[in-house]
Amino acid sequence: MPVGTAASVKGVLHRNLREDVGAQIILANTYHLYLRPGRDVLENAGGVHRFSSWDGPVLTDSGGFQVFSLAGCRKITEEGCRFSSHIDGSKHLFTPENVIDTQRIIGADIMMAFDECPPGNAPFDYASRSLELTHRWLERCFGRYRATAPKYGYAQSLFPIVQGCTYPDLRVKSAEFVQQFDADGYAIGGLAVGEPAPVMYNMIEVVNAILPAGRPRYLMGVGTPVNILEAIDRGVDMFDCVMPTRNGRNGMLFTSEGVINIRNEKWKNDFSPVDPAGCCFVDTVYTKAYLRHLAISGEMLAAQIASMHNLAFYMWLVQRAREEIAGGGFAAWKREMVEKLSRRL
RNA sequence: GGGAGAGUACCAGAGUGGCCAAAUGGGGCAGACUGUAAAUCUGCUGACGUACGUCUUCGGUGGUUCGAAUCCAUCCUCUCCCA
Repeated sequence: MPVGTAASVKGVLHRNLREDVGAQIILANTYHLYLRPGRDVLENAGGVHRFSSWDGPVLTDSGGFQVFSLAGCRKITEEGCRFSSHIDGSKHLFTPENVIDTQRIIGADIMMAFDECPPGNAPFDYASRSLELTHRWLERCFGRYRATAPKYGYAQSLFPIVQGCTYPDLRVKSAEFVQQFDADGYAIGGLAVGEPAPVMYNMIEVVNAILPAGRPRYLMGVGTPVNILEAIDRGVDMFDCVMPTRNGRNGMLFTSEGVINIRNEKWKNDFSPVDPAGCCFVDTVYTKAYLRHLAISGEMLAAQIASMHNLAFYMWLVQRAREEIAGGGFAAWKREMVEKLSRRL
């Protein structure tokens, strides 16, 4: 997902993030043209393409998750991670140091530490050793981070990532460890990677009881609208996820009334708006029946509309969450929304 | 008028005596997708039954055979070539 969203109202403003944090944070490698048509220009910075016209914060991932999803054609060592390109077989090496260098070049406002993301069912022994490695890598990331300067005249933050799989004591250990770096924000990684949702929620609670409430807490790679509301309820401020765009491309719509598989025949003659909440112009310009027709016909426009809708819906959801938090009605609103959002239409 | 060929499930299209309820693709129906190797992947798709299974299908009809989508006869329809 291109857009991350700072959701909570509690103290997420800090020196590197603009006042409108809580609006949008864009990952550098994705489709922000969906959001800001006409504003993006691709330029080459130090051999790396960078979007220069986006005026919101840019967040880049380190490649830690790629390493995780590459399992099979990669080798993790103390030095870093060697892997082969699935495209041409060429060999590459990610290290905590070169990953920081790359993110500097891209010009990310928020850079992520290089970590190992073990699977959700990792045994304790492996999880523990992995965590130690991630912590050693984190020290190296900050070493390089402090030894280098921002490249484009504005500050670049580096967020550590709390790991520890599904083991509360490892999570506690990690959450305590990362604070020594006095970072601008902290990420929670290694969740929604196969473990049951209640376990994920529990880990968030464990970690957020330790991470400073005055700095953004970023839950990486999560998730469904319900996941996000549950995480906000547990003190998470920022998210990013492929779900609204990938699932959108594959015909799944998240709406204020529930989840829709737009390819289902039941929408064939449904000429109602995509989402009555109307979070985005596509919701009211297009009907479910038309969107279904486009999806069934394999038209690219279906993927575009669905992605736009889902992104707008996610933005709408966290916008509403902020309002409810500010107004003191979050708990009740969340209960109601979780019920709705769990619905399959 | 003469000659050649073809008709198979929703569509296209394999199959040319038993291993065929019938390959494959499309379409249809559903599901999956969580720090993007993903405009992707998976399942089902004649009827009835959870299932072992049973029944009805390969243009129509009638034959040959223990057995036919496959062989024969005939009818119908379509395509192409020559006049």
